[in-house]
Amino acid sequence: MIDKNSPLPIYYQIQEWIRKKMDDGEWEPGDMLPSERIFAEQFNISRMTVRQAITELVNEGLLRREKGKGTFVAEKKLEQPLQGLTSFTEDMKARGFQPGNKLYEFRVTPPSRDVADALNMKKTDSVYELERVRLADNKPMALEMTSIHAGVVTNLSKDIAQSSLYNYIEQTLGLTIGHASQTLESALAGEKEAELLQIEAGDPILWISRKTHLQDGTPFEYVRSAYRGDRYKFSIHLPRSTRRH
Amino acid sequence: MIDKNSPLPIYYQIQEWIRKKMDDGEWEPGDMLPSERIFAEQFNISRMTVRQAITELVNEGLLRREKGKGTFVAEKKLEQPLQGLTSFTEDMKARGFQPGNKLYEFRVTPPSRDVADALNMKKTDSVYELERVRLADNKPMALEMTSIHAGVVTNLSKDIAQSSLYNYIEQTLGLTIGHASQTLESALAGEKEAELLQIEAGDPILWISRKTHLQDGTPFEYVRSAYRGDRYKFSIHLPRSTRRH
DNA sequence: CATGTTAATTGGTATAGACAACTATATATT
DNA sequence: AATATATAGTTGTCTATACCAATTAACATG
Repeated sequence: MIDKNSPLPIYYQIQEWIRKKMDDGEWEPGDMLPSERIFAEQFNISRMTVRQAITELVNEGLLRREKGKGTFVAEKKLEQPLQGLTSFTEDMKARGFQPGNKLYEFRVTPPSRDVADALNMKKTDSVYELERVRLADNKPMALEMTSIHAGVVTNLSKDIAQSSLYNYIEQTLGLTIGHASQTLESALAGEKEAELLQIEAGDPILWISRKTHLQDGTPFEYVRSAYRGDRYKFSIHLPRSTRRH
Repeated sequence: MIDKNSPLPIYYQIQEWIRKKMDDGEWEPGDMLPSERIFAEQFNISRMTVRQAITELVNEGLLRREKGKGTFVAEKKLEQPLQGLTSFTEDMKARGFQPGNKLYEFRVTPPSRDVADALNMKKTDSVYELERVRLADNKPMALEMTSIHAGVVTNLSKDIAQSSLYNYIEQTLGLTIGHASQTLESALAGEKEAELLQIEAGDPILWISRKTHLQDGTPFEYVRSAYRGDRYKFSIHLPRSTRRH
């Protein structure tokens, strides 16, 4: 069950084991887990290692600890957890839609004022830009404009940019992706959006922009998306606050 | 500096000490912290305790670890961090607005279908309901409808509901607040919203609903807000993903 | 000068144990 | 019957130590 000689850390193996119990429905929300000591004894590992595994799951909101009582399976989160970065494809699958993609523009160009600002670059630098319509069950869901810092993400091809950008950055370029920040706002569709999304000008649009950084803080991607207001809800889960007031 | 006999845990004292260094600007983004071993030696505590302190700050996104290199102060987050629960008041202050509040309805009533669903209650139970216009610099920013489970949050007064609900729940009732989930969507203002927000029907509105739970998962609060699309942007920070794909 | 090697330093993982603080239950005591 | 009191079980905090893996800089070698 647990392989001490595996290259995978023991605490990670424990995490997966616990996750599986929950995914399989063997452990249900409200159930109490075996105590940490029993865990440690059963797997013949240290209690601190058990704690490390459990602590991460608590931070993700999957488990809940109560001093003096025990550790419990948390109530199920509603809709999409959507903490952490999720791609449009994953997002749509989680919502039960068939994701699709219609690229109508791919170019290398100097950045516009907004993009240069967001990606912290000079006007003489270059960005890769993609424009596409995102589909859900073959009907337009969003219009998406992506700008990628060409000085950071080098030798990018159209195919890779479309399908596996993050993989390329981490696996091929050996960079590590860090945090992202998103802003959402409500607006009305203009002529361009209306046409591409097959709605009427004046219909509601949810604008989502995302800026993604490397681990060292360098911004490398800026995405502006216009989602159809009648088809899309954005969900977010806020874990209990650990901050002081 | 660190008091081993304090009722506050040592790891917490270390956290505060580090936070202060950053707040004071003594440590700036990109700076490297003393190594964990040096920390431990300096404060005469165990390295594992230092790690506990640092790990939480890393999870909050304030620090960044790199194996073999060190631990660094993370780049500053942009705009509102807004992870964790933030009140309208705090939100507006952070944006440089003067927050205001015009309550025009406070009642105890059986829940509507939607509210009963959201708060997981019977139609014969009771909820406290508040309706108010939220102001920023004395101009309407949002319309807010709050429903509070009267069986969980007992003996609520109009004043408390308006000003310090969360404090009341935790301090007076002795309950612990847990996670919340929010959804955002774009829509057009109807007659009612238009009038109260001093905009035109058909103008863009950002609908935000929040459901807040106790630590044991019981939902106790359901809030639906209509924000003026021309005045409000919602920002969110996504820490690096710890999830598998 | 370029290249490979070594050593030192860093965070990552794991151990075995200790005591504190909190909770629930059983057991006396009044 | 109600109320203390012990006690066993839980998570929370902390120690001291060990070895692993990644990075960096100094050094030796070609």
